[in-house]
Amino acid sequence: MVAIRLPDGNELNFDAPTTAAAVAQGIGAGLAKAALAARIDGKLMDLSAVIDRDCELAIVTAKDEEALDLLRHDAAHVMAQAVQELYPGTQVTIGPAIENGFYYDFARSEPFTPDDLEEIEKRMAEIVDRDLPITCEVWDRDDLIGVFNEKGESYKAELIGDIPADEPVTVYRQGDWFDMCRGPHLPSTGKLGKAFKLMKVAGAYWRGDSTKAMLQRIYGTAWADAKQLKAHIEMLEEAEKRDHRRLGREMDLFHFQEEAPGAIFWHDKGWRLFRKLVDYMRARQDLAGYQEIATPEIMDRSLWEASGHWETFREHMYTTQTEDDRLYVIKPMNCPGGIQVFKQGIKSYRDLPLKIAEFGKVHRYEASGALHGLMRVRAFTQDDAHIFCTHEQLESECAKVVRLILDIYKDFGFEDVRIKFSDRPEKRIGSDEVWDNLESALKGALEHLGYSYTLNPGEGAFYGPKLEFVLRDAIGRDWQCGTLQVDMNMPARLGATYVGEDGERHQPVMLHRALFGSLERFAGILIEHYAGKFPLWLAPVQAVVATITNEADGYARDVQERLVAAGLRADIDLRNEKINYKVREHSLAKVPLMLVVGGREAENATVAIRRLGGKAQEILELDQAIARLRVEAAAPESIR
RNA sequence: GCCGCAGUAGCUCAGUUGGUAGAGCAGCUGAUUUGUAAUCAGCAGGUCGUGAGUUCGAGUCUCUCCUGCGGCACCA
Repeated sequence: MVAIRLPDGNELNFDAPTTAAAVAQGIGAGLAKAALAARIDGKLMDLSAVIDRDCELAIVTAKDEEALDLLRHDAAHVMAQAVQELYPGTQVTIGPAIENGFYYDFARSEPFTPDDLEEIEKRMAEIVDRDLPITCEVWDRDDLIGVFNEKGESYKAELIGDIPADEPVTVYRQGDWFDMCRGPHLPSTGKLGKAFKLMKVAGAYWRGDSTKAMLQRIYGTAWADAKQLKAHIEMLEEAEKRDHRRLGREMDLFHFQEEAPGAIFWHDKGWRLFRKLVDYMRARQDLAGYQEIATPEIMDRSLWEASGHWETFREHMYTTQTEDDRLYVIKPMNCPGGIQVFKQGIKSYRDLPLKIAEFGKVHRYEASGALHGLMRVRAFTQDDAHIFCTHEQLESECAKVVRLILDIYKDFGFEDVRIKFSDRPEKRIGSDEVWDNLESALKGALEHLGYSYTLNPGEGAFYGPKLEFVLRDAIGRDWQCGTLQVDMNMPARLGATYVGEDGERHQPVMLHRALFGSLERFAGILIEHYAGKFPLWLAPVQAVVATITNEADGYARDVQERLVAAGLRADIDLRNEKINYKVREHSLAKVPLMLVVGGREAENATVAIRRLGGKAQEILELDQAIARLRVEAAAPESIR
């Protein structure tokens, strides 16, 4: 007797074990046709899975969110089958569903070309048309290893070894093609549909290990229907238009050139944005009780040996040798400098917590392949700070930083910030007790504030756990921005102490934190986030005064002067061009405000305001306009 | 760093089987004085990323290096 409860509360009873497929059939032919998988006691299973005990069952159809993952995983299998049909001798390795799609890693000596992708896509469609049933088989692991070895599938054979001994090894078969896979899968290849597209080929290391073989990864996107696929492709096209590298050129914000790979040439307009970000952060930090310092760009190698960075990151450091044979390090981080400031004079427990900030430009010789526009560079500016405090103050100081970061992101419209918590790594220093303390302080800060986070086990720094605050770019790539790290190491290595209540010297806990993280990266994210259409307070050029004929030139100059005097960043366009031309040009340049002046405005001391993206104009008296724009252009409330 | 792809005028791109570089926009000059997303005409602009090789001849073929792009690895 098997009792199956359905989501609507009904209970079905069976005398003998059954399958989800049979249950669906029993409920109705329509459901049986639409059924893709089953959720049995919360676990996603094949439709054909045998049900031999009481359970809760939900039939999964294309309408369910989770169906998409199944479908994408199937797409990966179908692609692998297509590839092996077309290119015999190609080995399959792993191929999971991922956000928006799937990939599969192949081992093949010939590279896949864009033409190959088209062929593979066609063959995938054929396999869908064949509507091959997808069936699951449980295998003996040694038998399966034998089969894979015989087929020359050494990667697959290697994978089997990693499956825990008590877990069954399952194989999914579609036609005469099969793959070792945990499943679940759709009932047949026909259910996949054709709303998929192969996107790109890329290299990927076997098992994500750079010492192992380089495989070829084919990425695809897959959706429930053609409409979703089209929407996704359109989203990517839109995202490309707001790529910060493209907007950086189009809006004359910055450039790169060969002589300085990974280093930015900021142009006037881009630098205005950068300066605005610094101004903003400085104001926030002033309000939050931080000091601000500046430390040397280059310091003797010995300091970096003492801090431990020399040993760990030597190959990523820029150095410079002087005539006197001293080797200096161009700073890759600010903490050793910050600690030198802390160490001046004797610090008392009464001085703690001491918050020392620095807008520090650092240089790191990053791997060439890592460079990416403003997001990953070799020279960047951190809005860095080091908070020296006692163990007792640790959690509340962490909480203050977390609150500050999220509050700051809100001023830029980022509400959906992901927080990652990285705990103790294998290779670490310090006792487990200290780690317990540090981790619980960090976690406690998050939990008391009610923020959710994801865990990155073992990803902490060797000296302490860390939080990372992750923002997304226009095409869904994640970039780490803010960070908060707890450090018991550096103060000890560099000899930072304070005198406690007991008159003894103690070692402070040191928090490393950056809120924007890298100003360059944050600027890049903002460019994409706003698609170049910055809010008024951030816009490099806030307004352009444009004339209709040169009869209004004199008045236009007055208007611009008044705007500038009111603190607005205003340009003027006196060129002998039609107003249509000027409107178009400044609109494309994404200037938020155009103040159009012609004979009428000059005569009446008014301006015609046109807002970016708007059609209508608004005629205002000049005084009134300036008063209003001044208010509109004000920085966020938080720093007023 | 690794795998793959790319580099032609400031930008976007064209350039047939190797025969000695072209367009649009931008720029400059002139005309036009214009009312909310491109006024017209003319001019100028490139040792085709770098270095080598093959060839009678290379933007086109081969190799080196540089830079970029897409991933992977890395990210104190």
